[in-house]
Amino acid sequence: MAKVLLLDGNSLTYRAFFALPTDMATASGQVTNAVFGFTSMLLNLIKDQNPDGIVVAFDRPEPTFRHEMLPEYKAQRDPTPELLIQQFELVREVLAALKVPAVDLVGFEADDVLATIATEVAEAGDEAIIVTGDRDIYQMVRDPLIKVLYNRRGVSDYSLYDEAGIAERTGVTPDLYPQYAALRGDPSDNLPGVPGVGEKTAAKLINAYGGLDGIFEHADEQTPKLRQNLIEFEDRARRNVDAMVLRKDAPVDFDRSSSDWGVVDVKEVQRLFELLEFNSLYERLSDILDDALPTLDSETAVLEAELIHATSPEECIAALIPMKEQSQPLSLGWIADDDGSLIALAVLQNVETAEVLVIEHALLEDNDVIAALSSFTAYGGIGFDAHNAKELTRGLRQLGLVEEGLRVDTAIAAYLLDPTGGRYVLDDLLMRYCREELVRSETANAGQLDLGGGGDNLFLDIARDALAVSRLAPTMLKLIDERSMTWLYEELERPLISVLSRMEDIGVGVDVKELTRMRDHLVSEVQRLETAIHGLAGREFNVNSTKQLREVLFDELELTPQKKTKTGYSTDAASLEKIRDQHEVVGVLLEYREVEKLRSTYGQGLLEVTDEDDRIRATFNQTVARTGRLSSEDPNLHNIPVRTPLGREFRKAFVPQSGYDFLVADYNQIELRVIAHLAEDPGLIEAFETGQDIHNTTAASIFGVDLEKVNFEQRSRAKMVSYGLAYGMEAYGLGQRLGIGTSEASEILDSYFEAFPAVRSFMDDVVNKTKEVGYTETIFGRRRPIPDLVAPNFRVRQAAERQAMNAPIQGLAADIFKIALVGIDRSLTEMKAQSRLVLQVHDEVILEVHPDEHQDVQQMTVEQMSGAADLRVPLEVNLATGPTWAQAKA
DNA sequence: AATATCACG
DNA sequence: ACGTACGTGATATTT
Repeated sequence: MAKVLLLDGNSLTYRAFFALPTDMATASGQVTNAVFGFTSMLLNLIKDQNPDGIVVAFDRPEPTFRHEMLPEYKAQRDPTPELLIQQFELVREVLAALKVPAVDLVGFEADDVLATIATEVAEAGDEAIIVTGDRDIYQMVRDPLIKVLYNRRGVSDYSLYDEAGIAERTGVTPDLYPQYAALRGDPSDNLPGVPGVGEKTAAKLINAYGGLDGIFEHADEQTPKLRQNLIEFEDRARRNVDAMVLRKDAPVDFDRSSSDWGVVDVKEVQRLFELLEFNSLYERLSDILDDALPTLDSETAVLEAELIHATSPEECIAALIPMKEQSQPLSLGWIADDDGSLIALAVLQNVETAEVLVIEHALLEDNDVIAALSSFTAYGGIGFDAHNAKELTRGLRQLGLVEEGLRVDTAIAAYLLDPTGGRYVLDDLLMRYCREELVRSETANAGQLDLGGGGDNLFLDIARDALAVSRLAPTMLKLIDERSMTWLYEELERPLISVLSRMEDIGVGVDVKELTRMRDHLVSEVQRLETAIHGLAGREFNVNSTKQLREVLFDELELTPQKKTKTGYSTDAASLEKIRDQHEVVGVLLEYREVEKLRSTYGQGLLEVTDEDDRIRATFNQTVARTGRLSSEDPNLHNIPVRTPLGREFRKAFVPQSGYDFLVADYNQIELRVIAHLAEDPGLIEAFETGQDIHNTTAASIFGVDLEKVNFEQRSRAKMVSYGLAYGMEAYGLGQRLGIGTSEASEILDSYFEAFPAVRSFMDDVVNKTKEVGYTETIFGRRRPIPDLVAPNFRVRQAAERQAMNAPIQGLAADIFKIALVGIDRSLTEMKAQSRLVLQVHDEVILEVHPDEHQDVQQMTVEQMSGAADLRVPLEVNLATGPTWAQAKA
């Protein structure tokens, strides 16, 4: 007796798609979670069941036109995500390669086809096992030849049902299942049953009366409520049965023997599994087959560089000169010390032989060597590719080399291709995008650089970097082009590298005396407050310890806890604020928190990172923020206090070089303007065009009052709403922040969307579009994958929806700001100005301006910023100058 | 290494 | 019934 597996291709692919994360993708970006999951299930089934034959059926509904669809049908369920649709095609390709017949018939669903084939198989005396996640198929179970292997969830959770199994699972026998399901309805199919009849009642009724006819005959024997429902919904139940009963007359015509399993199209399997990067599945398939598959070509290739260690300037130059004739940019590897000066530079000489020239620092100071290198790094030369060019650029600049020859920075390219990655390590990128691996020395693998005598390891390693860069650069460039990100890369991110590099190098001046004075003052204030807290609390404890603070506040003083964290009651500022009245210590505690934060992070922290020349040099990260923003670390100069008077003091300690002034320019409400543009909301656009205070205008619209009558409270609420909505805020959150009830907040939110209806539809559209394609996109082409939009967990999914709403807004604002930054830098160069960029904070730039250049630089800065993008609303820029960051504020 | 808190846009 | 605003980075405490 033969055994045949009958798979519902639609159902199982669906299950796989929602069970596995959509960030499972090939290097080129094809999402493969569903096709992977399906293939994995298939291989598991083959291994576990050892079938003689396999057939997979797919749905193929009658072609319908959109206008023919009934409204209720359209509303039925979410449209199939684009990411899943693409993968159905791939599933079919996999099946073709495995020589498993895929059957679909116009007008029949997959389960009709399976029902037909199962019946035929059983009639021939063979065994059919139907594999699906669709319960409709339960009706087909017949002992002993037809069983159902039901996919409960995910890709590996199955139950095998015979007739007894179905009875146990549902309470009715398979032949009665359609009537049972008709009564109960099927929520997953959006098929309503008889109200008030669930699984238990349905089974009870069916078994008591043998079917729908019996049930309706005896309807009056039921409780009044149930009787009423049965009478009212009899038609629906009977119609449901018609929909539930599977057809067994599908005109399946294929030779049963074609389902015989065991021989695959080896070449096609190789091609496809390689393309999909199914290396592990390929292995598993090979294990299952009688004749093992040949080894995949795509087994990761291992690369090793051939080190050429230059020992003299002459040798170095002799090697470099002929390379000018190369058609491709140079591939560089590099290593620098803490000051940013190059310890060594590696230059890939020969792609074929992987020979890499390594130039040590001593040789890099030779004028002739520098001259030879300049023909690659200067504009007009053949250029170079490297990893983390911002840092390399600093080293090159120290040598007097300009840095205009950069073509590919593999780190930046990787960030644009996938900004959610986090860390961009060369070896990982090489594996991901090229399926290649580098031989690495042990010291390098351990992350410990040997700067002493054993320099060869170090040199070999940067030589390997150069090799890796040479493999990656063309691949990544092609991907960037395919995804239409060439402009974003070449005109925005790449020029920005050099801008940031120079800003990092220049740093920002600090008044160390002022900073020290503030720090000392804060230290004594902290001590005073700490003593006061101990006195009021009745004992000494570590105020910085939330654990101890919790005990004092909530156990000893018995104050009212507000909310919980993972470890206990929260002591954050919002909670403390609410219990301020309950004990005198709370107010002091809040003051302590503020002062201690300023002391530790800013007073002490900033002094610790100030260089000898009284300047702070932060690192501006270009590959960290998933939205496209920049970030700042060591120190973070993006969060210097401004909101409280005491904190704002710190901005007095930021000063320009002597004789210069600061010019501070920031965008006015850029994110709200971006929303107005993207949503194309007439009301919001008009509000910005009139040039009035946007929060007043918004408040007037929301609260239905005249512009002049808007009070402070209304303005501040409008402001909260405006910003909250860019984050996907809900009524509860707004209420929390405004200190009002959720229902009142909800009314405010409703009024907002009533006044600016296009904003809501924009938000909805963004989420839907993102669900389909899997990523958000700014109008400049910056992408951010949001895989969690299809996460099984509701909470995770909701968070993803908020990210999807926010990303295009924050992302476009970031794009515009970066365009302005590059534009300002370019203009300064063209003007041959002595003024220079020193800081940027998301929507604000700070320049040191030479006294003679105020007028020109101010004008230029405004032009560059307001002209950075052409939106449906004007981009307004605020300007201010002064001798410190604090005073250069409008 | 994880958690809580808080600084900024 | 549950959870509830996006994006960062630094500090101090606790595990």
